[in-house]
Order: sequence, then C-alpha cells, then structure tokens
Amino acid sequence: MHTRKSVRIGRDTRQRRAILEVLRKANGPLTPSEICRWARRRVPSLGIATVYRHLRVLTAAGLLRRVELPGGSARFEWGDIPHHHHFLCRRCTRAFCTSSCRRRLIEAVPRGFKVESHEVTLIGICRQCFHRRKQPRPG
Amino acid sequence: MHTRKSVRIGRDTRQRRAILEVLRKANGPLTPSEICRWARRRVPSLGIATVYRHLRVLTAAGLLRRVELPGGSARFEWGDIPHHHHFLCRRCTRAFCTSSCRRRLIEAVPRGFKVESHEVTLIGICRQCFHRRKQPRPG
DNA sequence: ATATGTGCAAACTCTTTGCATGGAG
DNA sequence: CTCCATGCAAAGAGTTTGCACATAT
Repeated sequence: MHTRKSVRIGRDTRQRRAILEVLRKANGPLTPSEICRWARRRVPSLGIATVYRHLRVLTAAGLLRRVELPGGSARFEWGDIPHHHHFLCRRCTRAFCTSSCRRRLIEAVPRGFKVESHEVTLIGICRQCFHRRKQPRPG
Repeated sequence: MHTRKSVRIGRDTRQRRAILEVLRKANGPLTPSEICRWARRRVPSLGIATVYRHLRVLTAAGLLRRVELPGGSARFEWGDIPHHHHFLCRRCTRAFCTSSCRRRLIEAVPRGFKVESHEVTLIGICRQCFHRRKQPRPG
C-alpha cells in the first residue's frame, strides 16, 4: 500500500485490507453498508463504525473518492481512476461507472459564481433489473 | 390553486399555503428544514412532520418537484418550471437554479441500460460566499 | 511497550409514523 | 358534523463518538 502524498493513513489492519479489497473489486462506487456487508466475508466481526472511520481517513488521504449520487448514502470508489460519471439504477439503487466524460459540460451560471466541479448522474434501469424480477445483491 | 391531473392533494390549510408561498418566492430548491424555518414566519406552530407530509403529497400530485443534489437532504422546487439544472454552493450549501439545459447530454452507458433522466450538479462557491465571511441565511 | 485500531453502545440527525386534538369542508 | 390535518413524541434509518480492550509497530 502506498500513499501518494505521505498523508497519515494509519495502520495496516485486517479490517482496512478487507475494505480496500472490496472496493478494488467493485464495478462502481459502494455505500458504507454495502462495503461492510461484503468485507464481513473476510472479517466477520467488522463493525460499521470501523468502516466509516476508514472511509473518512482514506478519502482524506486521496486513496478513495467520495461520490454523492441522488437518493441515498454517499458512495466510495477508488481514488485514482480517471474522471467519469455514474449510472444509478432506480430499482436496485446500485451505482455503476460510465465511460469517461466525453463532452465539455458548460452550464450558464450566474455572474460571480465559481464552478469547481460537477456531478452528472444518469438515472434509469440497469440491464439486470430490466430482465429480473427480484432485487439483485449489490456487488 | 389548480391541480393538473385532478389528483388528491387534500385540504387548503394555513400550513399548506405557507409552505407553497415559501417555495413560490424561492430562487432555488429548498430543503424541508429550510422550508419549515421560513414558513414559521407565517405559521409559528408549524411542525416539521407537517412539512414532510405536504411535500410528499404535493410532489406526488406534480405540483412540486423533488431535487436530489449531492451532500444533504432532498430539496423541493415548483413543479412546472422548465427543465434546468442547479448550482450548489459548497460553502453555504444553498442551491440555485441555472438557466435551462443548453446542450445535449449524451453519456455512454453499458448496453441494455435504460436512461430515464439525468441530474447535473455544478459545485463551487456562490457570489455571496465568495465575498462574505459569514454563512448567509437560506432564501 | 505504546499508541492507534476495534467493536459495542449511545448520541445525533434526518425522516416517518401513531395518536389525540384541531379545523376545513 | 365529519373527516382530514396538525403537532407532539416516539420510532427508524444513517452516521458519529466515547470508551474499554485488542493489536500493529
């Protein structure tokens, strides 16, 4: 594990390794409870508070990125993947990464306002939900 | 007050009038607590639960629209204004309407996924926060 | 050995719900 | 007069914090 900026990210524990491995294998940003549910396969005693603590520290260090999509909890994804957007399934509420941002996004904003970043969320139905009746498990 | 679809929206009370008037005068979508705070100028006894109940009914009836922006509570705005996006001030967390969506927004999504709607949020600093030191009141 | 991490439970915030009373129709 | 709406309080969900014990370094 390497920190880019020599930022304090604390000790290398089983819990942290489990959390990072879940996120490394995910195909989109995950919520804290999703992360906890999956990481418990490796560390069954893992508490949700520990997940929140790691997510906060690792996000501050730049190793993870916080993604806020409409509707639910904040989600977390690997921090060094290039700029892109997300697809949020209205039915199962899972989020998926889209391909990178292709077009210049220029929105008129009032004079004097400073745009520092933007978030694009596409909302609809994912392929699995389109074909299935039951709500699939996250992951 | 006219309902478009003859949908049940319930009685015309002081509380409802106060909530709708706050939203009619707002320059952007407001959170339930912002709406409650402002509507209490007209109806001091107004409870937050009543605000939530009206917002749910009026949104279901199409009179209001629910706007989910990154970071906080859902926000509500008048339902019949044309398609547009929002500017969210990172500092005071107030949301403002931008001018309408000028460009076609085409994002590549995985095959089989159905895009039904999208949300664009621009994040940055609003003019007041850029010039002021203190967090301004919502509204 | 020592300082940090962990799990549990409690605190907190946001939102919803149950219930007795108030008020619109 | 009859329901529906209201306000309060309690119940739930999601997130944070305090504390005693466990553990990485």
